[in-house]
Amino acid sequence: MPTTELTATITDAEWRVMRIVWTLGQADSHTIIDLLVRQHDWKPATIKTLIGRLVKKGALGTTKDGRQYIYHPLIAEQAAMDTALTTELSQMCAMCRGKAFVHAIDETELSQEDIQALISHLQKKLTTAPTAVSCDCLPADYEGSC
Amino acid sequence: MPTTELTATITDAEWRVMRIVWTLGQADSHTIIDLLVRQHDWKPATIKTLIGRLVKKGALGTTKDGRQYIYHPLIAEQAAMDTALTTELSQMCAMCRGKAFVHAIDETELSQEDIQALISHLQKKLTTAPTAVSCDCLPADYEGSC
DNA sequence: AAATTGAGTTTACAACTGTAAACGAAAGGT
DNA sequence: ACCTTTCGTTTACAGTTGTAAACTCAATTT
Repeated sequence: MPTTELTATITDAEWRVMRIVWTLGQADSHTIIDLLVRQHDWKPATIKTLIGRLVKKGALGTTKDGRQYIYHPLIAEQAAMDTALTTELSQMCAMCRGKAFVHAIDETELSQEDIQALISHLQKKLTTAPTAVSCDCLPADYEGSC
Repeated sequence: MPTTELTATITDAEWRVMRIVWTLGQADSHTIIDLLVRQHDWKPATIKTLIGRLVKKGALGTTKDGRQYIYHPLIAEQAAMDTALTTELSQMCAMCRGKAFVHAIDETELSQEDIQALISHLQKKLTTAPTAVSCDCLPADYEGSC
C-alpha cells in the first residue's frame, strides 16, 4: 500500500502555502491564492502550481466541495518543522551545533513559556551530557577545529 | 567593487566539501577528494565540480602551490551555520519556533558547556520575553493555531 | 623528446524549483 | 442553449543542484 509518504520534502515556496493551510486548518484555493497574493508578489497561476505540487507530493489532501476543492494538510506542521530543523542541523559539524543554537536562540523571539520549556529540557539534558562533542567532519584521522 | 558576496548560498552537497576545508583550515584537491570519496560514494569528478562551484561562488579561495591549488574558506563556518539555521527558522511560523527548538535540542547531542551557555542565554532572554508570540502565517485577519 | 599523469575546466544531463501562461471543462448567468 | 467566469490541469522555461564524463594543459617519467 502506498502509505502516506511522510518524507515529502517541502520547498521554500511551498512552505508558504502550507503555512496558510496549516493555520486555517483547511482552505479552498481562492482563499489560499488571495492570502498569498497579498503576502508576496506572486501571480495566482504560481500559487495554483504550488498547490498542485503539494497535492501530488502528498502534503495536502483534497475534499470535493461542489465544483471546487477544499485543501487540508496531510502532514503536521510541527512535525514538518522538527524535521526541517533537524535535517538542517544534521548536515553541520556536530561540534559546532551548540553555538549555532545559541545564535539562533538569540535571534528568535520566544515566549516565556517556550523559554521555560527549553530551560527545563536543557537542565534534564545536562545530567547526561558529555563533556565535549567532537567534530565529525572527517573520517577518523586529524583533529577538529570549529 | 564586487565585494565578497557573503550571501553565497551553499547547497547540501557543497556543505560536505566546506566542512572538510573548514576543519582542515586549508586543503589541496587531492586531500578533499580523498576524504570525500571515503565518506560518500561520490566520484572524484563530482567533487571537482563542487570545488569549482564553491570557488566560483566565493566560498573557497585559492592559493597557487606549484601546479595545483590550495583551497581555503572565504566564509566562516560558524557564520554559515548561524545563517543557515536562522534562514530555516525564519520561514516557519513564529509561534511554533519554540517547540521546534525543543525538539531539535532533544535530538541533538550537546556538551555540558554548550548546554550551560544555552541555559544562561535563555535565562537572560526570559527577563524580556513576551508572554506569547503570535502566529505570523497570515496577513492580519484570522487567528493562528499551531 | 615522447608518453603519461594529474590538476583544474568544460560540457552534459536529468530532476527539482520558482514563476507563470495557456488550456479544458464545469457552473452560472441571460 | 450560448457566453463567461472559475477552478484545476498542462505546458513552459530558465536557473539550480546532484552527479559525472570528457577535455586541456602543464609537469613528470622513461
